[in-house]
Amino acid sequence: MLDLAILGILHEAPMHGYELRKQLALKIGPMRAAISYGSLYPTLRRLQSSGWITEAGESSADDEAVPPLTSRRGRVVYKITAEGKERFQELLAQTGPETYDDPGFGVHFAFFARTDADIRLRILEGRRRKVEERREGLRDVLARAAERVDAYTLELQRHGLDAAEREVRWLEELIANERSGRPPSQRATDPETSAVQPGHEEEPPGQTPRRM
Amino acid sequence: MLDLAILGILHEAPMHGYELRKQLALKIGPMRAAISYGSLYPTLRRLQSSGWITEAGESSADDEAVPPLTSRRGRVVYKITAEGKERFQELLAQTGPETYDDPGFGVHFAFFARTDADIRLRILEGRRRKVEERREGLRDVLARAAERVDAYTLELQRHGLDAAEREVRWLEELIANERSGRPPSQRATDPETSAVQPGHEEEPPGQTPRRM
DNA sequence: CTACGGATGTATCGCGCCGATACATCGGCG
DNA sequence: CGCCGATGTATCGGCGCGATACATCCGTAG
Repeated sequence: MLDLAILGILHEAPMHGYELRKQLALKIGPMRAAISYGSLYPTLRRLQSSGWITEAGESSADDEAVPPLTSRRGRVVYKITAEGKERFQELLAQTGPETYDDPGFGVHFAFFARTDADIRLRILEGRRRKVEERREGLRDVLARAAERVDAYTLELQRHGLDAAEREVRWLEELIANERSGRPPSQRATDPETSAVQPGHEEEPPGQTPRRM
Repeated sequence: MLDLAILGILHEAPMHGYELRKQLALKIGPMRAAISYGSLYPTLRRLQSSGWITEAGESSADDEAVPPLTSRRGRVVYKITAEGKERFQELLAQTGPETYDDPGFGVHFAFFARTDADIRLRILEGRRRKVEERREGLRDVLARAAERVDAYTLELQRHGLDAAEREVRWLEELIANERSGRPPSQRATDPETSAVQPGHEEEPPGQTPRRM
């Protein structure tokens, strides 16, 4: 999972660890908290020993011969290899585990711009299936347990159900967009510029206008 | 984190591992996927060796003397100890780490019925602070990066922001309810389900009815 | 002018939790 | 009668986290 994210970032530009982490936070930040160095550096080493990435020494060739007084540790710039790019495509196509709170989905989605259309669709539908299952589970629990559990637990389940329903709707929208072969949303952050391509058939119910 | 959840469930009734896991899924399911046995059993052992729980042998006293042919492994029923109850209260009061995707919050919330009012408030406000920080971060990114990243990444960030805004509003509501000293939600998703009797200790009735 | 703190930068250690896997029993249904 | 799914306990490898350590650079407050 981290492998995919790192290869994806390095696919855009060579980078050293610290910068890599910041880019990672921007890319997958919406789904996962920033990854820790305790994962990053070991993973980088693993990727390197697998041959997916290499060190692209950043030395400006003037003081590298001096392993100086305090064991100087210059920044280490990594770049992706050809095998790494293959590996990246391979990882892109793999669906994560069957659990609901799979952070892998967010990472996959973040790299959709570099993913084939059919794979995009497969990932989105897989995710939808999972969230739907979860939604159904929560509905059952809520319907059956309304009398047996305390009000706080109930409220938590209600909130979870709401989030699940909302995500399913979001996914439906994205899937519909994918099927009609156009990039995701000319949607606007400011409400008045929302020119969302009128004159398209189907989608009578949808069109959740992204407002609060 | 699992410690808290397990102690909380066992606080209600003695139970064996398999059943425990199912109850756990009902309780904290809305926030986390079902926990795995690879966590559950080692944790149970740890809790036991710490003295928070004990084995309450389930044998109906008729065939326990026969360690029979195939090394029979009867179900092991655990129950919470007095020290375990103290530990539970101690864990309840602790705020989790400062990261956004802290699953600890959900677990804490699930046991709010057994949590002191001031602690409830502290947990809710802590959570709100975290989600607000995340929300601000995403707003900045979205405002600044609208031109620089691809449409998919943008969409992901938008969805994350939406979820964060929604959770903040949810938390505001809960906090307001807490402050006015009444249990969460006499809310009616369906009008007829309003007879939710929490039936728990304390909580003097202020009962100024309020809808969400 | 200096020292102080904050950003940049690399790295390790312990451990919580996950997913896969193994193995055993029991009840029901074809 | 035999198969299968639910019940039930358990281990193993490994990923990722949080804490921690340490070193450099730079702006600025004293």
